[in-house]
Amino acid sequence: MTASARRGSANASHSVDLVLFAPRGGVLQVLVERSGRGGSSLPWVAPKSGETLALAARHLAKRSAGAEPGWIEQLQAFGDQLKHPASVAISVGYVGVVSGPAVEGRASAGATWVSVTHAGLQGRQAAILEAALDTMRWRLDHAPIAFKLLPATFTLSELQAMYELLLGWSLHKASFRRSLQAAFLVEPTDEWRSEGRGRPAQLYRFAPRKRRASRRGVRFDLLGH
Amino acid sequence: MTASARRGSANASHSVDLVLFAPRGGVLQVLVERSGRGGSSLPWVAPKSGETLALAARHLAKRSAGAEPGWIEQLQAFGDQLKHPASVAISVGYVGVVSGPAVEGRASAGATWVSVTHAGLQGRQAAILEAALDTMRWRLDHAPIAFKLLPATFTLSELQAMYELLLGWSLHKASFRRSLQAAFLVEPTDEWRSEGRGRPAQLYRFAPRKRRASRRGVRFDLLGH
DNA sequence: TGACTTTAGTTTCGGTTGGCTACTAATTGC
DNA sequence: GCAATTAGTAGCCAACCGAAACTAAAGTCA
Repeated sequence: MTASARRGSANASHSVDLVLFAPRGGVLQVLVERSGRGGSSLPWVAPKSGETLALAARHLAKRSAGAEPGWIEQLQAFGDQLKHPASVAISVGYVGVVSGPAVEGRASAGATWVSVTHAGLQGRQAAILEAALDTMRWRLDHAPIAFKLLPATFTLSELQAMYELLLGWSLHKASFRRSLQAAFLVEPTDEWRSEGRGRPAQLYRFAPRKRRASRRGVRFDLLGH
Repeated sequence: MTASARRGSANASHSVDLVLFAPRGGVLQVLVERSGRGGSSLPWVAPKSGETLALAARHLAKRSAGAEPGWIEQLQAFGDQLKHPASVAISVGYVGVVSGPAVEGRASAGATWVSVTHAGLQGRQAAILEAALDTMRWRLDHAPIAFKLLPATFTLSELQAMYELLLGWSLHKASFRRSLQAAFLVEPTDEWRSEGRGRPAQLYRFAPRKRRASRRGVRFDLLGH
């Protein structure tokens, strides 16, 4: 099966382009496909007629990474930068995260995990990657992305490290735990894990409890020009 | 010129659909086009080949509302709900706001301003309207949307009323002004306006000054499952 | 054994934020 | 003058948040 056949009709009107992030080796990596002459491209597909965008993106994730994404969400439609691997008018960007055994080793045929800072994308797909990073970091406050990247039970240090890896900056330990406790997001198990040297860490599980939605005021401080 | 000719090729692959909000008569209204049998639809267009999405959306806004939008932004691509006035596979949603003389009276031919709660949209366009409201309210913290809907000078009560209208709930006066002051977003003019009864209000102008971007921690309280 | 290192987890302090009540100020209407 | 109305401010208090300093439990090594 050729790549173009796998991707659907060659002259499709639009594509679904996927930015898939994974924590690998302590850094955030993104899945790219190596094309000729050292270039890279994001995995993309031309959806079959009748196939929804969301479903096409999930199938693409499964096929290119070998695992179901723990979280996936649409970004936007991109059409203002003309340069794209497919000759389509617009590309619908998706961003997702994946972890687990399937992404630990080398990626499957044609696909490679690379650092987000060295993806080597061009044109429209470079814009999609940038938007994906922004959106994923925004959504960290609103969707349990970090939790979906961890096993069912985890230590709070592991959780914090995951947030720091995704955000790209470090967090304060005491504040992190205090906020976590106040939000009733996790509950402790009675297990502890000893990881070489240092005091053993208690294991927690993700167990969010209902909270009242409070209507905040306006955050002018975020209105950066 | 017929509607379909104005909109481009009849069998286009995608459309640009616009949700345009305006403050009218103290409530938030949205611009719809009356179609047959009492139904409504959002203004939409099939972009010409080579025309960027953003430009197509701006042209559509100008044509349907008669004024440049003070703010406009892309939402997403919508393709999962099949029902749409045009037989296109996907529709790229845009949201914008507009105010001023052009929107004070009745809208131009075929278009009507209606309350957002009684838009009467169906299928895909109902989903676009819902996303537009959400996104516009989210962006209030990050883009000077409310300011773009006011004249160059305005009272702080007018500004607060605009935020309340857009948000759909009321804010606390003292907190509102305190946040505003802390953010260095406005500066007072030496003019005052007497509006019938009550103490005259000082006029302000939008004059944002640079602020340092602080790296916040994680807001777990927003992670509402 | 006992000091040192390493990692986990808590406590305390102080500054900032933000909602609330209550106040003062200036104008119109009667 | 006095009530009503709108603008604008002051002070209190609870929540939040970053930093530093602390305790706790393990391993390492002389």
